[in-house]
Amino acid sequence: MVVPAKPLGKPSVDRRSAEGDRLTEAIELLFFAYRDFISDPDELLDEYGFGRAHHRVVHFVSRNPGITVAELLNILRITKQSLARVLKQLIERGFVAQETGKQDRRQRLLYLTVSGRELEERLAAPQRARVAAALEKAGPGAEDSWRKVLLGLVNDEDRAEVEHRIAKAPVEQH
Amino acid sequence: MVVPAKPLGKPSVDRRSAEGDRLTEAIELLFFAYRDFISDPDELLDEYGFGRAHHRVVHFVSRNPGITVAELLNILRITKQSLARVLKQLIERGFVAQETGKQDRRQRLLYLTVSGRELEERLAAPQRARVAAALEKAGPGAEDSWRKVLLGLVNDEDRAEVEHRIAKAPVEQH
DNA sequence: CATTTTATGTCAGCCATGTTGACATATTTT
DNA sequence: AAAATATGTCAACATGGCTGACATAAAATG
Repeated sequence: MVVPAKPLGKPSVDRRSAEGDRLTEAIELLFFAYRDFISDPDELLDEYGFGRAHHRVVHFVSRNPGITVAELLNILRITKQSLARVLKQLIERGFVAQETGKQDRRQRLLYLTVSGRELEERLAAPQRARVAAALEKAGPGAEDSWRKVLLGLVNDEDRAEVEHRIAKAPVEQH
Repeated sequence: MVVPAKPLGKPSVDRRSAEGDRLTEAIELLFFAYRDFISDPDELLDEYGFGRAHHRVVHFVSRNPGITVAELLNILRITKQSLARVLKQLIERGFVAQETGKQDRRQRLLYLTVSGRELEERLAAPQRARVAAALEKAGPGAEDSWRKVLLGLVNDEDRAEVEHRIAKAPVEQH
């Protein structure tokens, strides 16, 4: 019985190879990590009657004070209507404030109020602690690898923009 | 004016420190990476009229042929009803097959059919390619760090189980 | 200055997928 | 024989995606 020779060259991305299996495992790990990573804020959001969508808005407004609605839409990749729904609630309940743009008065610049900043802090704290613990356990160099890999997962077209948003992204290797 | 001395000791996880900011960035990167990582299969799922919930079921049944409904519920952390809905569709449309357990005839063991394996392969291929590219770009050692950090993000109570599911998890350091 | 484009808001309605709680059936365990 | 377990199912509800249409104000353009 003739066993076909395994072709040489670039390692395959096929799961029938050991290489592919390792990738499948790496993918599966991302599922489990994300599942638990998200669980911390979820409980807290419940207390406020908010959901993950609110969390995302609060996070990005916190990170980009004065962000416009259009920019937020581009980050979240959801529709105007989906954003409007949660944004309206956050504004009504006093977590987010709007200001008319100075140069362009059509724009609504978004900011967190004091309550908004407090909410953001409460949401972020457990996630920061979780990530800090995971990075420390993974040893030195893990943070840099982590950043590089995550940045590499982003769509090519969007990478420059994401790098810009993330101030301290690792230097790209050529 | 007296500026309070910064307390020494463990690096803070507070974002007002540089340490906290780096963590916030690392967290934000996870959002962007996950956003794009999920986008590949989403398009394909649309063609089948399926959603992400179907994808998860197909993935875990593929990785664990003969898995029981109870095990699947424990992995996905959703309710019986939520699972039943998508599982029913996958079975009706011939992507998943059920078998009565041999030892325990109450159990329904789940398997992918030939079509199911084909669907799984089509869904997984772009994600494997994306992860492979990201890991390669991040350089040697990135894969091990990646696994360690992700595993570290998992809830303490669940880590052993996840390690067991992921065959080649990195060795824990003491 | 008149027109067009842009940024935003809003309405109505649909769909996927999460939730709860109750209950039924078959099978295994005690 | 009774209790516990694995699964399936029903009704009902909430969140947060989506589409498409339309309105307003302000800016940009010819």
